[in-house]
Amino acid sequence: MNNHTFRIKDIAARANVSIGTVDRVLHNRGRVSEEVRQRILAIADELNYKPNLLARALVNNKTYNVAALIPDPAADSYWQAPKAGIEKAEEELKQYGIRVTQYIFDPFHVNSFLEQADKIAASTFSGILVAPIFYRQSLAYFDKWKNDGIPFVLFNTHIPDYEPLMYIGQDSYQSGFLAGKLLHYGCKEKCSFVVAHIEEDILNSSHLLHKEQGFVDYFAKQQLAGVYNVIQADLQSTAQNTIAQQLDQLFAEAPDIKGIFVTNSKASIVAEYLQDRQITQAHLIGYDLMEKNLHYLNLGIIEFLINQNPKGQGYWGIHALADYLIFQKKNNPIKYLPLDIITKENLHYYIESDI
Amino acid sequence: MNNHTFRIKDIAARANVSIGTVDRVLHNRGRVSEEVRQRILAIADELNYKPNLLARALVNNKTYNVAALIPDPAADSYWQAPKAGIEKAEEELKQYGIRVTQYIFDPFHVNSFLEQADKIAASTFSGILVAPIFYRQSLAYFDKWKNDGIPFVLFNTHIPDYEPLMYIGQDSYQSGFLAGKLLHYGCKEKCSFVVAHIEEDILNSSHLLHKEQGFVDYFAKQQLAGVYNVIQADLQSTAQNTIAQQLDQLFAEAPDIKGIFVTNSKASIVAEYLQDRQITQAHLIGYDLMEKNLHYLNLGIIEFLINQNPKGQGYWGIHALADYLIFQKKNNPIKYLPLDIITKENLHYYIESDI
DNA sequence: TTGTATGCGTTATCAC
DNA sequence: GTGATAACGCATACAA
Repeated sequence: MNNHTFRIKDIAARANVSIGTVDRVLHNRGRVSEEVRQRILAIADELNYKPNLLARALVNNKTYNVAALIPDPAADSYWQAPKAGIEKAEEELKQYGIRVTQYIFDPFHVNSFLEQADKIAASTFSGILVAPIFYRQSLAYFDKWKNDGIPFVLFNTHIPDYEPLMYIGQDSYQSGFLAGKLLHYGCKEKCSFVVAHIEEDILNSSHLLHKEQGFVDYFAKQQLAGVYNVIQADLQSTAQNTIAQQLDQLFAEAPDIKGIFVTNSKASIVAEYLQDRQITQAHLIGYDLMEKNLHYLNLGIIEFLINQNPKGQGYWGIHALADYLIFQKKNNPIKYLPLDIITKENLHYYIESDI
Repeated sequence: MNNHTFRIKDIAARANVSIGTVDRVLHNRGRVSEEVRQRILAIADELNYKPNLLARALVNNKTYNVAALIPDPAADSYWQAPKAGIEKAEEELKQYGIRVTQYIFDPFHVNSFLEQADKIAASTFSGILVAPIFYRQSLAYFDKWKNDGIPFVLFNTHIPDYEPLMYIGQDSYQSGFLAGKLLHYGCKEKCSFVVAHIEEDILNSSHLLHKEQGFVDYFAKQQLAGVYNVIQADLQSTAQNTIAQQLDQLFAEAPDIKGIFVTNSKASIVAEYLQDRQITQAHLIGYDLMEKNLHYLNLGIIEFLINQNPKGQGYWGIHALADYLIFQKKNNPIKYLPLDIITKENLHYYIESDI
C-alpha cells in the first residue's frame, strides 16, 4: 500500500488530463468525452480516491442556514437538553458555515407549531431539524420540503414516510419493555405494577402508548401476566381531584402495588407523593434527567431513570445536516441512541458527558 | 453580533500590520515589537478569534505516525473492542495524516509487553496510545516519553503521574459500587453476595480490588453490612480443583447466596455453572459485552453487564492524539466514559452504536 | 471538450 | 521587526 492518499492531481497526471477535467467527471458536470470519462473513473476507482473533506469544506465556505423547530423548554423543561445539544453543535460547526435559527413552539398548542413551521416554510433554509410531536400537522410540511429538495432531520418522534435525511431517537416501545424488566427484577413476588401517564393528553401521544405496550408485553411474553397485574393509570390533576388523591385511590384499590412506571419525565410528581405518604415498598421508574427527577433519584425514591441522550439528539441532528450539506458524507438514515439506564450510582457520568 | 467568523486577515487589518506579524504573535515566535504584540493580542481577544481548524490541518499535511500499544485480542477477546475503536479512528483520520502502528503484546507475559514497548521506544512516533496494564513496568517508558516530549494517552488503566496527555477510562471503584446497587435492588432480604475474581492474578490487578472495594462500600455506606454478607472468592482452576468445584463449595458453605458479582469479563464461566447446576436464585452481574457473556445475558442467566464502552476508549484515545497533533485542540486530560448498565432489553443499542 | 487561474484560511519561508 | 508570498487540496469561473 502506498503511503499518501491520492489527490485529484494524481488522477489527472495518470490520465494525462488536467485537474479540471477530472473534476468535471467526478462531479458529473458533463462536457467531457465519454472515452476520457471512463478512463478517469477507472483510475479514480483503482486509486481508491477519497476527496479531502478538509479542503472541500474550506473552499465551500458558504454559510448554511439551518432551521431548528423544537418545543419550548419553558413549557416543558425536557426540551432544554435537545436545545443545548443543538447549540453545542452550532458552536462547533459555526466555522464551517453552519448557522442555526431556532423556531420554538408551544408543545401544548398545535397552532403555535403551525405558526413556527409556516415561518420556516416561508423562508429558505438549507436544512431543517424538527421534533415533529404533532404527527398529522407535520405531514404537509414534510411533503413541501421533500418537493423543494430541502433535507430535514427528525428526532424524538419518528415519522418514516417522506424519507427524512435521518431519524434520531427514541425507541418508545423498547423502553417500556426495559422498564418492565427493571421492575420485574426488583420484585419477584406476585404484585401489581402501575403504568402512569401523568398530565398528558394520552390520545395525542402515541409514543406514550408504545411505552405502555412495551411494558405490558414484557410480562406477556414471559407468561407472567398472571403473576403481575398491570394497572393503567391516566393521572391528570383537576379541580376536584389532585394527583395525590388519585394515587391514594389507586393504592387503596390495589394495596399490592410494588412498582410504578411513569411514561414521561414527570416521575418526580409520583416521587413527591411516595415521600409524603412514606410509601417505600413501591419502586419507581421514570424518564429523563430533569432536575426534579435527579433530586429524587439521589434520595433513592426514584430507582431508575431511562434516558435516551436528549442532548445528543439535538447534537447529532445538526451534525447530520452538516455532514450532508458541507461534507457530503452519507449517514445511516436512522440512528437509535442507546437506552441508558440511569441510577444514583452511575448518574454523574451521564450528566458530565459532553454528548 | 457579526455574521462571519474572524480570520487572521481581519486582525491584521485592524492592527494595521500584515498577517505575518499576527501569525508570529499568535504563535509566540517572537521577532515582533512588544507594542504591536499587545495590540494584536487585544484585538484577537476582542474579536474572539478562533483559528480555522480546517485550514490549519490542510496546510500541515504531514503524516503523523502514532503507536498503539495494546494487549492481544487473541489472548483476551476483551481487547477486540479497543482495537476496533483504534482502527475506526484511524480510518477517519487517515486523510488528515494520522497513521497508526499497532504493537500487540501478550497480556499474560510482562516480557511481551517490554518487548513491544522497546520497539516503540526505539522508533520515533508523534504520539502513543497505551493500555498500561503492567503498572510498574510502564513507568520507565512514560518517563522516557515525557522527557522526549512525545504525547501519550492512557486508557483502561490509570497512572496519573507522568502527566499523560489524557486518560480515558474506567472507574473501577464506582463500577463495583454500582454492582452493589444492582444486586441489592434485586434482593431485599438478608443473604450473601459473592465477589468473584476469576482466573486472575489478583495481586497484580489493583483495578479488580477497586471494584471489590466499591462493592463492599456500597453496603457499608448504607449500614447494610449486617444484612448482606459479602464473600470474597478468588477462583482459579487448577489441576485438582475446577472452578465449578470451587463454586460448589461456596454454595455449600453459604446456601443463601443470592447474587454473584464477577469483577472481570469472565462472568460467562459462572453463568455456565449456574445453568449446569440449575441454580436460579442467584443473580449474576459481570462486565463487558463479550460474545459468551451476551449468550448468557440473552438467556437471562446473566442479569446485567456493566460496560464502559471499550471500543470508545480506543476510538477517543486516537482522536485525543489527533486533536493534539493536528488540530492543536486542547482536551480535558481525563475522560471517564459512562458506566453503562446493559441488560438483555437494551443490549442491541450498545452493540450497534457506532461508538 | 479541455486547461488554467484564482481563492478558501493558515502556516512557513524568504526578502526587505 | 516586518511584510509578501507560496503552498495545502479542492471547486469553479473563465479562457482557449
